[in-house]
Parts: sequence; structure tokens; C-alpha cells
Amino acid sequence: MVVVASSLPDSIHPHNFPAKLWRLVNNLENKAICWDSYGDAIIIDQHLFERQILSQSTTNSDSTEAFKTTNFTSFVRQLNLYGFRKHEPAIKDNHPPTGDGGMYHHFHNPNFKRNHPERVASLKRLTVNNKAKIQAGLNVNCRPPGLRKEMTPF
Amino acid sequence: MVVVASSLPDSIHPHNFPAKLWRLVNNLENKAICWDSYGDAIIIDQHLFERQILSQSTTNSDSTEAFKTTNFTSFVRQLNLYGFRKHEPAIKDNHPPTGDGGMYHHFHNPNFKRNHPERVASLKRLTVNNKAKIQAGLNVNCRPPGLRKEMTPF
Amino acid sequence: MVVVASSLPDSIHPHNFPAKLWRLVNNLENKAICWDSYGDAIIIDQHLFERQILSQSTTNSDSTEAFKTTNFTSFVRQLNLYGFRKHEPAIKDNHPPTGDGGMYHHFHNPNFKRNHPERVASLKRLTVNNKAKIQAGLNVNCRPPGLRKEMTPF
DNA sequence: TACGTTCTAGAATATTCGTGC
DNA sequence: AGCACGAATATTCTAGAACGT
Repeated sequence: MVVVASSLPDSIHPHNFPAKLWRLVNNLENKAICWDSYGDAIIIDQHLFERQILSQSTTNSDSTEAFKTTNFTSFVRQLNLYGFRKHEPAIKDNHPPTGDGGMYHHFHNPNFKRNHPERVASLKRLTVNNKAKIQAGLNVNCRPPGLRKEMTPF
Repeated sequence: MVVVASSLPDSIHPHNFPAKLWRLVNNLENKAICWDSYGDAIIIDQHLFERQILSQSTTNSDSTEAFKTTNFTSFVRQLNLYGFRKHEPAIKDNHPPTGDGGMYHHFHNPNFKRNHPERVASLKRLTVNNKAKIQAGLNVNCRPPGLRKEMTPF
Repeated sequence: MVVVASSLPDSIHPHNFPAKLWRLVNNLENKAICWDSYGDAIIIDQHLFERQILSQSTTNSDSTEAFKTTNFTSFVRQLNLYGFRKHEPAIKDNHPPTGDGGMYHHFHNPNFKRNHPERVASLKRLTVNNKAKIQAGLNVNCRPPGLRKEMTPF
């Protein structure tokens, strides 16, 4: 058992994509996805990811960790929906040696950095509706755990 | 016979859902529902619950303990009506070992904690009317045992 | 191998819920869901369905047939989204004898009848947007296979 | 009147498919 | 060909509404 270094604030819904991604990338047992050497971007070994994470979607009943998809492209769609962009790896940033020569992908997001777990709460799902709201300066509903927008607690 | 650790104040109607739930979760003989390790949320083993609690609804005539429904979804509707929300288990919070590999559900409620039986009286049924009353700062009638709303002294 | 009696028009997307449901209910090998004796409604044996259809969601890689959910309630949500309503079984309509005494559900839909496969194309997903479009007399996009909304010939 | 049960719908995220650049 | 994204369906969780007691 490996202790996860940094945990997220409670305000982040643990079921949603950003929290799942955070746990995956900080889980040292998981070789399929990790931080780059600066902690500024994530590196994904596509083949390992497909074998060790996505194909587990069908056998792992722990819905906190599993995805329901087995397609890597669906995972990338989620990354893009939450504002991640692909970029080329920095020259100095060697790929981790654990892969099997597969394909690597680097993705970065200004609000997803190793040393800033608190920024994960800033990740918004960039649907058309949410982008309009953000444009208008409104608050975006991200279904926080335990409360809904209308439900003032009693 | 297992002694229930903490009992509820008399002001809580023993036939109503919150009291039934409190007794279930504090009954150590009952493996289908229990506290999480912090006493902050309840964990329900759906299959066990259906077999051991809900299917007894038709044979157990003790209306104080039995539910009239055999549908797990109706039980969940009650949880939501009383303000419970589903959330994912904390990483450290292992599932109880008694299940059969079935589905687990975690629900939490700020007024339903192991160490705070007195707060159970704060649970209100969140109907549309009650939510309006709460919003307006009015008192919500919760039908205490042996009392009626008109009996408030003046 | 059992030959399915009536097949759907090509215009119906085979991956979508109505087509999956049609194939399930017309597959004589499948005992979990079938037509009632009039061919006017479908009868679902919940426990069989959970065991034989939904739990296969995790092992069957044939996405044309499998659901990604294991929850019966999610399946019911889909039924409701496509306009199915639950009703009580007709007196003459005995439950099929193959069940294990579990729970039966009858659902009906004016556009889902055994003798009218062509009507399945009329099933619309009743989201808020689609309902507004239907109300306004507009066409509802149902993503037919290989076609897009702009590709209507002019 | 309030609570319990049932059925349906709203609203958010997740997944899929296709298109434009 | 690769990447980002619109738009549709699928899944999940919660709430509304009707009805019975």
C-alpha cells in the first residue's frame, strides 16, 4: 500500500474526473500515468493505461477509481473537457523507463499541478453551457458532494 | 443480544424513518448497514440489505422495525428525503469484510453521526412544503410521539 | 442460436437504447425480458435481468448488446426517458414461468409493440431540449447511423 | 396533516461519434 | 493524420408528484 502524498480538499467531488485523475497521477503504484519532472504536466503511457486502468473498468467494482470506458479516446475527451491540452515533452524531460516502448502523451492544465492540489477545485467542465456561464461571470455548478445549488442547508 | 450503544432522545418518533435507521445502523448484529470508520457516514451493502432487511418487510409484523417496501430504491428515496447524500468512500475506509462482493453505498448527513444521537431530532423530511417553511424560518412539524401540533403551550 | 423474428429498419441506430431493447425482448434465448401475451408491453424479471443482462455489462465486450451500467434503476431511467410507463399486468397475462419468484415489471410504450418494428423509429429521447423541440413542431435529432442533421437532402 | 411508497423527471457528469481545422 | 470540440446518448444521483394510510 502506498500512501498518497497530497490529498484533495473535501469540496472536490471524489467521483468526478478531476479527482480520479488526481488520485491516479499521485498513486506511485500506478506506472501508466505520472507527473513530468517539474510537476507541471502529466505523462501517460497509452498502452499501459489501456491495459492497467481502462481494461480494469470492467472488473473493478470500486466506482471511485474505475472508468466506465475502455477507449483511450474517451479518456482524452475528458481531459479536453476539463481544459487539458496536449503538448510536446520538454527536451530534458525523459519518459519514465517503465514503459514498453509504447506511445506517450503529455497533457497540461494551468490548474493541475503537483504542488497545487487546491487548484483542482478550479477545474470546470467546459461544456457549451458552462462556458457561457463562465463568460457571463456566473458560478458554474459542479455538483459538489452534499449540496445542490438551491439547497441552502438548514 | 447486543446492547445498542447510544439511544435516541424520547422526542424522536420511534416509528419514523430516522429512528428506524438509527437503530439499524447501531445494531451490531446487522451486517447490512453500519457506520464508516469515522462514524460520519453509513455504509450499506445493497444485496445484504435487500435480503436481510427489506425482504423481511413482508413477514415481520413489528412495524417499529420493518419497512413496508421491498425496493431498495424506495429506501434510497427516504434517505434523500431526509437529506442524506451519496458519496464515495474515503480511501482509508475499507469496506466491511462481511459482504458478498456486492454493491456498497455510502450516505452521509450532517445530522446523522455516530456520536451525535441528539442531532437525529434535527432531521426533517424535505418535502416541498417543509423546504419552504425552513426557508421562511418557520418551525417544521415532525410529529413527536404523544404530542400534536396544537398542544404547544401558549 | 435463435433467429430473431422481426428486425428493425436500417434507419434506427443499433447502438441506441431502443434498438438494444428491441433485440433483447425479441431474443427468445433471453428469459429476463419478454413480450406480454398481447405483444403490447414488455415484462422484465428484475432479478434475472440484473444477473443475466446487467452483470454481463462488465464481461461482454460487444458494445452493441451490453449496457455500461449494472444498476437496474439506470435501466428504468432509460425506459422512462424513451417514454415507457409502468403499469399493472392484465389479469389474464400470467407472468412467464421461467422466473425464480422475483420481481416483475411491466412497461408499455405506444411505439413499442411486437408487431410494429417500424414504430421503434418514432421513439424519441425525452430530454428537456427534445421535449421543447417536439412541442414546437421541430424535428428531433436522433443521430441515425451515418447521417447528420445537416445532411437532409435539399 | 404528516409520513411512506412508487413512479417519473430534472440536472449534472460520462461516453460516444463525428466534423473542422 | 492528429487534435480540439460540438452534440447526441448513457449513467448517476436527487427531487417532484401522486396516492394511500
